[in-house]
Amino acid sequence: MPDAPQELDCSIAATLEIIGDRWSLLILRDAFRGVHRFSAFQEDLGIAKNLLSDRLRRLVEHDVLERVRYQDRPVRYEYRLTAKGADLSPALISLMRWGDRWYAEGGPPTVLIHDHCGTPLIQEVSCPTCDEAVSPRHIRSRKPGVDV
Amino acid sequence: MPDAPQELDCSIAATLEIIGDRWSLLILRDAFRGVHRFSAFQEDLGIAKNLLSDRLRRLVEHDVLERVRYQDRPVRYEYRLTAKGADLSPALISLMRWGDRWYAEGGPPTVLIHDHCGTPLIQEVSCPTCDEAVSPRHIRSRKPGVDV
DNA sequence: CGACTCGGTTGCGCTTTGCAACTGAGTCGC
DNA sequence: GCGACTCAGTTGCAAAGCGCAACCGAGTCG
Repeated sequence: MPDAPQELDCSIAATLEIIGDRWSLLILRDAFRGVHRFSAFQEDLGIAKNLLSDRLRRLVEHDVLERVRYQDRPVRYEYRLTAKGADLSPALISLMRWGDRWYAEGGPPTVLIHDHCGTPLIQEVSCPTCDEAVSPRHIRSRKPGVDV
Repeated sequence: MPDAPQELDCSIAATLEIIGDRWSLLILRDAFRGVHRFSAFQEDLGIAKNLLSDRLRRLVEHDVLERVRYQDRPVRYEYRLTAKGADLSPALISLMRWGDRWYAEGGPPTVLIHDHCGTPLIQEVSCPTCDEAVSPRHIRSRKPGVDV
């Protein structure tokens, strides 16, 4: 895997250069769930320790996780989401929703709810002008500066 | 890579078993952009032909793409998104948005617009009860059947 | 008939992954 | 103060996956 996103004209490719391997997104999913320590990631995911070590280092280098000292004697560190890492939550939600829709039998394994009212949440693409949800068939893409 | 999503209590893991390798999401991104033929994928992505062949076969097996005959003499096939594949668009949009936010200098390389009015679109998590967008800090998750 | 196109497959070396064993700093029980 | 234990890793090695290049097969074009 390359070390950093190159000059790419595609943000999807740039993103995948950082979290587009078999483990990184699962590590981040665990971090969202409240898993923070090396041994906890390792036990929960069943990932090899050397790979976990490598992936955590990568994610810290790219400022997606931060390594935080949580104990002094002995010195021990844990891994917590940065703002940049937390900003991946829509991506994880999207992937979860797709799995829910196409693979979960008998309802999704996990439901996201609004902490204020307990309502199950929905994720959608919406148009601020028309003030409505937009289905994929009505989405076009455009390169800025290029008229279509 | 395993062949099919196992019985997992996590839809993210289930999803990643299908599209969680280095190339699949890039292939699908291209498919959304209108790339459909083997040689076009190969040229656009720079992927090795044997891997492209393997990934396309996998995606067809999992009903994310379908193999469509587009010519009879000689018989040739192309690859098009199924409904299931098209339903990955929110995930690709989320990943794109993250790359835009954290890696694009001078604005995102690509903007999504509403085909009716040309307005740039936004993706958000919203609460149908409160009728408002919900920020990640106000999202809780819950396992169905488990009271929290 | 030979060159070309498209959609692959095959073979081979190199990198990445996965497993297991080991390390090192420090704590706990006795 | 000695052995067992915890946590966070590192190291070594075999196996799997990846990337490149060469080749194949069906059909078209000149």
